[in-house]
Amino acid sequence: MSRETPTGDELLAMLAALASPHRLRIVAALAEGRSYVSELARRLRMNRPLLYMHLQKLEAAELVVGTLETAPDGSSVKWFDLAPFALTLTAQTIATAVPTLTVPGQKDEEKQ
Amino acid sequence: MSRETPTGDELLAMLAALASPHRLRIVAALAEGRSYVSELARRLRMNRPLLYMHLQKLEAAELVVGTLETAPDGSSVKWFDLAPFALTLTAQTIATAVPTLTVPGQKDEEKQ
DNA sequence: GCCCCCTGTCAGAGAATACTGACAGTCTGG
DNA sequence: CCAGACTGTCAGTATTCTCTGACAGGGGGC
Repeated sequence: MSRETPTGDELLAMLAALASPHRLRIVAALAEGRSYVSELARRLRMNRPLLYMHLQKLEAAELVVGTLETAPDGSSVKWFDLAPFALTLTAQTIATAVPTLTVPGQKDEEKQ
Repeated sequence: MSRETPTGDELLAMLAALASPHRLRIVAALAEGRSYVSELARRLRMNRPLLYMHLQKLEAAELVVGTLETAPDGSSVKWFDLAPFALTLTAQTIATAVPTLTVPGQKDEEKQ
């Protein structure tokens, strides 16, 4: 997954996922070790469904990985780990990624 | 300006500024050379006031620099250049920046 | 049975953003 | 004077995102 050049859409997804104080805080919290939804919600003092939503966005951008683990006793907990990521943001990397951005209303007739 | 560790707020501002397909495209366009609002609007085929707004966000995040130049003949054009920037995004850099995030309703009593 | 911990999902309110057309103003050149 | 370049700003709408409380469910232990 450590491709040298992310596609425009991947880049955008990562940026959008990180462009939120809550989600930055979540990443920072997970940098100290894995955690699960309810525990994190208590630690960061935020509404659990809200945290849940943010975690899903981070997961969609592949910045965190969630694993629902069912313990031998049957109780299940969803652990979240940070995904290893390293993104270098420069005019260069952006210029490289942009051409691969998919535009919503774009087919092929675009400039015709 | 190439501080090793941006503050949480700066980091967030840059991320928020880049987390938009339009603004990524703008950065990519400016990577090929300076331009001015009207010309860029034609090139990127977007509404000028809209582009104007996006440019302001990029400028606020210090990713582009705008200079209103009044030519010797009196006509003025606002040129936009890319600001040199290099941002490395890892769990580490984020974890370092997060503690300096300012929270809207935060004074000092926070955890008391 | 009851209480506690966990996950997952929803509808709806509220707030923030994106986007548009239109207008005001300045300067040039025919 | 008029047409053509610009820049800058606005009000209003459309759309998207954030956030909340509430609910349904699973399981453990007393």
